[in-house]
Amino acid sequence: MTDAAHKPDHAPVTHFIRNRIRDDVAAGKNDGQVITRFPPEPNGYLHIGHAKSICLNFSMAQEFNGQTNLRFDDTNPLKEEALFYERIMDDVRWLGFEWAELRHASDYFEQLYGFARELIASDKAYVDSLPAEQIREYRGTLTEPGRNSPDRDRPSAESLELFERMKNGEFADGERVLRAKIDMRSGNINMRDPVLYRIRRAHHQRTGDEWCIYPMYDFAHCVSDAIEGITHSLCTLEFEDHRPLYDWILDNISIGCHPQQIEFSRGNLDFTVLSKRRLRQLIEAGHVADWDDPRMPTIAGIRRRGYPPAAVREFWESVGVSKSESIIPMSVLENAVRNELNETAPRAMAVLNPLKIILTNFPPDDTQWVGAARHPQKPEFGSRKVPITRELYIEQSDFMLDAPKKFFRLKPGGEVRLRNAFIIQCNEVIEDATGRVIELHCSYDPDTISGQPGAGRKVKGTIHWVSAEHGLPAEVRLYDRLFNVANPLADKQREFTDMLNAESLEVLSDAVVEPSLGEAEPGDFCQFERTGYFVVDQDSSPEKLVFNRTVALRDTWAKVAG
RNA sequence: UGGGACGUAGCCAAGUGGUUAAGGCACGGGGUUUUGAUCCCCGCAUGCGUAGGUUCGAAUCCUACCGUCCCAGCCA
Repeated sequence: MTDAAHKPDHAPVTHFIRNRIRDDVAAGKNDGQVITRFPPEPNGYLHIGHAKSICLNFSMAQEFNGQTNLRFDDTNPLKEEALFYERIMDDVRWLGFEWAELRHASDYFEQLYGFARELIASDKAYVDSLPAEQIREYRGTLTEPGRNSPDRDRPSAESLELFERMKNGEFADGERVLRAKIDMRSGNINMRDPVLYRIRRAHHQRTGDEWCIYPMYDFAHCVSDAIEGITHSLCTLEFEDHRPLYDWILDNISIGCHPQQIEFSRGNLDFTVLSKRRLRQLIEAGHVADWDDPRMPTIAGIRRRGYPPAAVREFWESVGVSKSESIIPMSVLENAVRNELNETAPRAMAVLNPLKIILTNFPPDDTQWVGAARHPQKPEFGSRKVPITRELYIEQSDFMLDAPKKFFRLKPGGEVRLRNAFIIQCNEVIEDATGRVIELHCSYDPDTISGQPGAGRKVKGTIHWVSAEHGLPAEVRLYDRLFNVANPLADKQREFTDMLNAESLEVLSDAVVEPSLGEAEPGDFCQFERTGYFVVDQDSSPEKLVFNRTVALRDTWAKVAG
């Protein structure tokens, strides 16, 4: 075939970061090397927004034969927990990426301390005795310049000694701070003598009680990048104001490397929230079960929901990277999930809300096994045999007493094809005392099954079914959007939790699935034909099957029918 | 007159002075189909926040204005 056959159906997406890196490589900058890093703080689970950064950092390095480090930004022991390191590594691997080196900002505490001393020695930093509240006052406001701290002109020898005493634990938490000496009148507040080190007697997850002073992000991050020889330090827009400080620090210490910080906009999704703090709130208030609740936009959540990692990667790639703030419709993500699953999910039949039908002309104790392809367009998926018997279940929504003209499914007197089997006709409707339809009596046409002369006969509709005798009971969990409004944070007057969708989880306990699913194990996925994509939940067992709906199939009929 | 950024279709987004402004999602129409799925065709901005200006020629350059976002943690 020609090359054209292998090209994606859309033009290759380019973006300013890809272009920038391509130009740097072409110009021989950094010897043509590309080294990136993904720098999470171990203070919570990663979410779909972090996945954008992960995909960007790893794919940029991959594309240019470079490498990516995973670096934990663990400079604040008060907020970080040991368990998150493992979870984060797990999530990154699940997304399909492997880091070149595993690092921690805490690996560099000793070096960071040395560079801080260097700044002090060259009179570029000083130890300040002002209490936190005073520092805030001296900082000024957005529109008024700040004022110099009385300690600003402290001789560097004295600051050096004070800094060492800070490190040795001679001061209480908050009593002293190390500050860069830059410009208290700067329009950029980050440049108004930012704090570089603070005293914190907290047990660090990795360094224990070795240190009682910890570097701030602004100091630790750029230096860590430089130590690792990062070439392109990709981060989100809110750090744009920090770039002058990033550059200032690296320009004022003797480190032979100056990575380029490049900012891009976060990727937001509608009908959810993406912030560790708010996600934590949802858990603590009991609105969701945990970080890995399938409704959560966490990596752990979407993983349990059944979103394939390839779909997440494709999603972010297709969305692109830019500097404009955006909210992407959840449907775009779901579409990427469907695209992927359509290719990879074997098909099966399952009835979510059963309605019993009896094939009155089918022998009472007989079982016929019909062949069914596991994928309609991919013979390599193979096939399985599905048992069909006199009593079957079909979907309640596939029958209507007073059907509109365009309803192609089963109705009194109407015909419909049973998927993978024959055509049936509805002869009699059985209702209970309240008028509810509880059973259908139908007749089948044995001549219309695949292989028989009448197989080609066309009827308007095809519905799925499961043998009442052979079907397996299952619990099916349907998930819907977490919030009722596209942007739960838009209304500043209301708490975002007021806008939760009370029906985000629906548990169907009477579902019945075809027997070939009996062996399914947690993580196995398939398409329930005509219904959606499903994954076996971790709560599932051979005794009690549990499926999560990953995403429903596109449903044009639902749109027409309202 | 605090600083930094961003405004291209309903939602993303390419494009950085030169024929008819990529692509995806959404939407509308048609075809195939034993999933109302998938797949395939077709349509979808005389317009690039607004107003001026420069130029033979502007989404791209200049000026002014409007709108949105971020920053006053010893958080990251």
